[in-house]
Amino acid sequence: MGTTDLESVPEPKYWHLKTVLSDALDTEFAVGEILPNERELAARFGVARATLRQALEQLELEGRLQRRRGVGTTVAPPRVGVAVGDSTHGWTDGGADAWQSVDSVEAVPPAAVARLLETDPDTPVHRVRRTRIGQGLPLAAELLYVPAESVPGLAAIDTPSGLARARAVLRELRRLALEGRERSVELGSARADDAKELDRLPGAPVLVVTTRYVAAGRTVAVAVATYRADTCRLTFGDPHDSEELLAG
Amino acid sequence: MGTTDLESVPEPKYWHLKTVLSDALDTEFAVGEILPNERELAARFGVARATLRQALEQLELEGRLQRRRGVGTTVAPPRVGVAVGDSTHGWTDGGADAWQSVDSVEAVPPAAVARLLETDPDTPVHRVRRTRIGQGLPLAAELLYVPAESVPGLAAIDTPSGLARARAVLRELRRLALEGRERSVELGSARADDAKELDRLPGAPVLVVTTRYVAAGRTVAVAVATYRADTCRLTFGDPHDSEELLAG
DNA sequence: AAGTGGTCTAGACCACTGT
DNA sequence: CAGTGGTCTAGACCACTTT
Repeated sequence: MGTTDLESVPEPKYWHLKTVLSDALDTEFAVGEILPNERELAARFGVARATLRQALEQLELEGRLQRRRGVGTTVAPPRVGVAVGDSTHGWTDGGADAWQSVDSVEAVPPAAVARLLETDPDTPVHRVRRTRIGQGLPLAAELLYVPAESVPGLAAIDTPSGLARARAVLRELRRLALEGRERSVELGSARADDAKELDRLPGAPVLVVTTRYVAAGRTVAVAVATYRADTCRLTFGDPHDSEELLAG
Repeated sequence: MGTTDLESVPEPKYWHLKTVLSDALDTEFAVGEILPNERELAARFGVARATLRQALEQLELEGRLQRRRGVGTTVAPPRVGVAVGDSTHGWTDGGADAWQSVDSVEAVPPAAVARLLETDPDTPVHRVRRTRIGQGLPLAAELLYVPAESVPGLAAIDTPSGLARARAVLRELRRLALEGRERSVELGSARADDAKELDRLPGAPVLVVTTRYVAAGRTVAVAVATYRADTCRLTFGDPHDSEELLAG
């Protein structure tokens, strides 16, 4: 006796560190408070900075921390509940849902999108860029792909691109009677352009919501929205109890 | 003239590396194929192993690669589409949906769950553990929290815990007429127990789906399901076109 | 035993933010 | 400008799987 083999399953240091920090965040820090810098924290816990960073990365992934280069690491507020599945409003822009059009161009969609649209992979379609704002911060960046056949009314409009064009595309879309939509959510990492829109570094983890809009038995549009995974909690179904009400 | 300042926005090495590897995966490798090991890849690209690993981590996060200690790095198959929003079946166990009960105990729920259940934070509730299998691999691990008031019929059953108890709880739940449910999806990292169930290391990225089941105006149960973020694409809405049909 | 990915170190320099 | 987090290196050892 005397020798305890409790160490038979040695927990990685960064994992243990994460637990310790997580508890400290609950008890000793307030939302928005700035933590000591990484070099000092590493010294305090007696680990290399890289190991400390591994723990911080996990906590940031879980939405507990927010790190900004040149500024510091702060305690993050609870994640924002963002309604995604609300079927009452479809293409609304501005207003309560806070989608904001940015611009529109004609572009060849990614192969995966072309497959959903059932269009030729090399044929350009309308591509509308939108941003979603909530609580003052950018939540999501979206690219909406619309084949020309879906919005025949556009042929009469001469704005070639830009914000006016984006609004024109959405206006035409709203005329369609939607039969339904189909959504999927997966993990991704922010492309350079989305990252800029979301005020994050490229590669930041995002929740990619792909929506297929169906009208008259056809896929009339496909939206690919990337939500900041660190700050967003996507909510589906009856939104009667979600945080959206508070933001009103 | 002569000096080009194209380097004014120097891309990080690991980011560029990720792009190169991603293209190589598309063109030079087949699903399931084993990549050269990390030390060799690093040498081949002239970077430190840590930098190479940063690129691999991103690709794994995006579901392009699968890494297993002691084995190697393989090219991952496309993500599995997993239906989550299907409201036709609720508590089904086994069968087409492939939920499989593991066991059940009485336990105090996490604070966040207690808040949803509107129960006292210190009062234990039934906790059923289930696993979801698809294409031969574990997709999700779930903890279903059920207050005793929701399943009064259980008082007459004497199995204290285990698989039999889990099935008994589900049987009682199926008697309830569900009014609706409310779901949210967010990014998390696998706790040690879930990680084991999912055949991943602790801290692996997961999609956490929290479901609140409502019957007779009350929250009768809360499920917290953690899906492997690397292999799963969660689908919502009409599942008529999802991959589930192929798996039948 | 050999080979793989996972963890950890100690240090360096860079990019960005504030003052 | 000083201070922050972000990137990168070269090396070591560990845990795990397969042979």
